[in-house]
Amino acid sequence: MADQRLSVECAGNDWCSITATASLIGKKWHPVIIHRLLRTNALGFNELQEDVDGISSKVLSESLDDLEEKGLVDRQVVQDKPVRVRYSLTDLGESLEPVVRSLAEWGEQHLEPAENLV
Amino acid sequence: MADQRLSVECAGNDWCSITATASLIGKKWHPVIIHRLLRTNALGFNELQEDVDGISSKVLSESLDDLEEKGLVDRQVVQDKPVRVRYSLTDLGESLEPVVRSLAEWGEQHLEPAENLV
DNA sequence: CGGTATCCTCATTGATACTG
DNA sequence: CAGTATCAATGAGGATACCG
Repeated sequence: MADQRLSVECAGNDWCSITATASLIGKKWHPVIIHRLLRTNALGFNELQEDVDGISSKVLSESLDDLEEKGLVDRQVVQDKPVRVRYSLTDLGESLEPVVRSLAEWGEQHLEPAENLV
Repeated sequence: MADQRLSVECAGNDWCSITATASLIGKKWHPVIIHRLLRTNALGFNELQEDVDGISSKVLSESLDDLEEKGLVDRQVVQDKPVRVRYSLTDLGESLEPVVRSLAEWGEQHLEPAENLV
C-alpha cells in the first residue's frame, strides 16, 4: 500500500511539500490524465487520448513517460497481433485520488465554462 | 461567501473542471503563494518573497498580478511614506484551502526531500 | 519597501507527418 | 493501435539591475 516515498527536489533552500507535489503533478495534463485513470483504470493509448480531449499524441506520450518514470502510472504491454497497451495507476498514483478529487470539486463549485462560440 | 463563478476556457471541446482549475492555479508558484497566504493572510511583497523561498521578485510580481486578475488575491495599498502593500486572499482564494491542503498533505505523506548536497 | 525593465535560456506545446 | 520524428512558436522562469 503505497508506502514508498519518492525523493523530490525543491526550488529554494527549504523543502516544501506543495512545491514538491506540484513538481510531480503540476504539468499541464497530469491531473487530467490521472483523473481519467482513476475513473476508468487500465486504458489504451488512444482511449486515453480521447478521454483527455485536446491533448496531442505527442504530449500524451511524453506525459505518460513522465508519470511512469515517477512511479504514478503503470504501463503493461498486452501482446496481441497489433500491440496492445494498458495504462493504469500504481498504488502511489491511486493515492492521489483525494488531491485530484479536490481539484475537480473546486472547479465544479467555483468555475463555469466560458462561452467562446457564437 | 465566494459564490461568484469564474468563466474559464478549456482546451479541447469538452469543459473539464480539472483542466479549468489547473488553468487557474497550475502555474509553478501559485499553489505555494496561496498556501502562504492561507497560513498568514495579509503579507507584504518582500515578506511573501521570503516565505515562498526561491522565487524572484519578477516572477512573484507576475504571479500576483495573475492571481489578482483571476480574483483569487486581493492587493491593498496601505499608504504610508514608503509605499506599503498588503496581499491577502479573496473569498474565492480562501475557498482553495482544501485543495492546497490536500496537495500539502499528499506531499508530506508520500514524498521526502532529496539529498542534493554532500 | 515594492516593485519594473531587460535579456536570455530552457521547457512545453502544437501541428503535422510517419511507422511497425 | 501505439506511438515517434520534426519543427516552429510560445512562454514561463532566472539573473541582474534599477527606480520611486
